[in-house]
Amino acid sequence: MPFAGNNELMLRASIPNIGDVAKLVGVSRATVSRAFSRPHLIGDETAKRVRDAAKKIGYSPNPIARALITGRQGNIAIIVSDIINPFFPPLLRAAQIGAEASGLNVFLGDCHGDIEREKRLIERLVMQVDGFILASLRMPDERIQELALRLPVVLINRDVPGVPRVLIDSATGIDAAITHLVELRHRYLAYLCGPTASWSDQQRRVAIRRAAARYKVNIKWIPATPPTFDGGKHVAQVLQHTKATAAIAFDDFVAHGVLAGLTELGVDVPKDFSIIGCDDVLGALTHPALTSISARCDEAGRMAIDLLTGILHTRKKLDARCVLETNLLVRATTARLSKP
Amino acid sequence: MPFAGNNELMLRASIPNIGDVAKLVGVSRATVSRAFSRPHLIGDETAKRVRDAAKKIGYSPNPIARALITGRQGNIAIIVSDIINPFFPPLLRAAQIGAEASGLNVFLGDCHGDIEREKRLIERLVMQVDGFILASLRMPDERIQELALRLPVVLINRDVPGVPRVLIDSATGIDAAITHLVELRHRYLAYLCGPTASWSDQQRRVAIRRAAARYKVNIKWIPATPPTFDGGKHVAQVLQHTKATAAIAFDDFVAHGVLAGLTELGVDVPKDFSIIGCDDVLGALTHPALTSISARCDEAGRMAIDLLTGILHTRKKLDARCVLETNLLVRATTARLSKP
DNA sequence: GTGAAAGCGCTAACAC
DNA sequence: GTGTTAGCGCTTTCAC
Repeated sequence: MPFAGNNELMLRASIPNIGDVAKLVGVSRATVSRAFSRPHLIGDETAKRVRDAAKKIGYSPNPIARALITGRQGNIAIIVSDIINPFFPPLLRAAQIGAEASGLNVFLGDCHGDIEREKRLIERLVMQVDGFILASLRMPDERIQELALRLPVVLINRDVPGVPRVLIDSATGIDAAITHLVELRHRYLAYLCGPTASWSDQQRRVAIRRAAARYKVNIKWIPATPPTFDGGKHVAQVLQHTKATAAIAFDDFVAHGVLAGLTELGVDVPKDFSIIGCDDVLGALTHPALTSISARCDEAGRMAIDLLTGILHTRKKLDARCVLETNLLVRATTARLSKP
Repeated sequence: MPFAGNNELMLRASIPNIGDVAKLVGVSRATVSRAFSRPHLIGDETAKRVRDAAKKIGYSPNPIARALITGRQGNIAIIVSDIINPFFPPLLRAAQIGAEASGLNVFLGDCHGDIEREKRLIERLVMQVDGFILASLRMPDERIQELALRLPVVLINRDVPGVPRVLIDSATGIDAAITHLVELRHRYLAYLCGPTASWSDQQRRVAIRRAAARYKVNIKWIPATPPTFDGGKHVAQVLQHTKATAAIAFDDFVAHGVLAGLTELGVDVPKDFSIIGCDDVLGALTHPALTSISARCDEAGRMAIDLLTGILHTRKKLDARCVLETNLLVRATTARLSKP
């Protein structure tokens, strides 16, 4: 009976350890250890006997004790700025699949945009992990560089020199979006900006400015505050007093907000107004389906974990800067301008 | 210079340990230990000197070494069936906030609906955590009970006797939904079923059957396969050949699929057909805003972590069964039936 | 190829 | 109050 009392949980004490296996097989604890960590150092026959005995009594090496001596934890942490943002779950999934393949467990940290929380979570986890993936964090560059001195760090959507990073390049998608709108005869566009602290938003502004100059189209910059559905809805009214006939929104939520706001004001999307979102997090899951700039968030997660496991494996610093292109997914919220 | 070479990462060896602090302050290592784990056992003055010295050289107790001896890890794991489902991120956030308040770090496990993966993730984490939160997992009851014998487990949306669990009760929301539809004069309804293995879907069927009987309305059961946007879109055609004038969908994605499908077929929602979703994961973020049964996923996460920390703290088994009610959020996809 | 012994960094009895 | 001692479970020289 594994209970101390009917009310108590099973004792940890009943978990077999390396000594139990050693005794059972009649070898030393060192041999059992080697059977699990470096089996090639011992005889095949011995290895098999050890493994059999271990399975029989339900032994597996205690990762804590192992970590204490090796300094390797077999864990990594992924810290994300805001797990509610649908951008991150696919990234987390992809990263976790990669981590599992390398025998790593993953700690999760969600900061909901709070820099203090970012620092706190990292500090609490730093002793228990072999490395970090930091996705869209806002803490200062210096803090990140400091951390990267202590252990391997891979950044997502943050461009700190010297720290390996995977960046989602808005430019390619933005170019495609503006080309698309120009082909549909739009000449007056609006960009509904996100938070100025956002790396992604900065990238997009640059890309939009450049593309707009090339096509000689007019851009009106309108902040979507807050950068949410409601913020977007509010922007719809502002848009009415501009010459803009199409808008690119900071993200898909803002885009849907504008869509809803415009519809309420009697503007027909896409006949009278075209809307393009960013990140493509809602996919074709809504009606009308949103034309959006796809952000490959799962691929970002996959690349980040590959980078990190690579560093962990080679134990070499690395200054990779991986750029993922974005592309435009044309769906149902963009159309040729009807009135001239 | 903290580098072995320009290419190497900083050595772990440079991290100060309890002995360094002890030497600096001129006390024993036990005293330093007590200063951090049970400061009330030593003099205020000593405690302060230790803390100051620790801060000065950047010492903090190594959680690994601590865990090895105490058996407490300061970590928990949350395993979810499918992190892409927007139901889970708010739950994860709420749980993590609670965990942090109790000084616990959280491991994340995502299974994307694969039972083998559920087992594997749990097995890999079991030695490193003080407890588990299992959200919507599908592994057999016996496995869960076995695990619950080894360490504290809290379930979400899974009703295994003897294991503390928080259940989201569809019945209240379903009742409200059907009442709402009946008031809008609908008499022929459809339920677009989800996967039969889903606990939530089973609950909903029962609740719908009961509410339908009470109001003497007719229910047509139509499986949404797959239970996705596309599955829902496909169901739209099926619906046309039934007498149903309103549908409750397994989740918001299916609901939006039906909405899109119906719209394409020229059916006006909500004028000619009403649609209600489940889980309210898209919120009012779409247009038209979806009437949905709200699932309180964040509250489920909060309750689960409260339950778990409670057990961890008291070290007593507990057979709590917390039921969270759901409620109907009426938005823009339901309306009074126009034609008789 | 295998064993003996030392020790990773910490806490928990037990002395004083 | 504080120090001494003995491990937690494991890996890793260094012998043999």
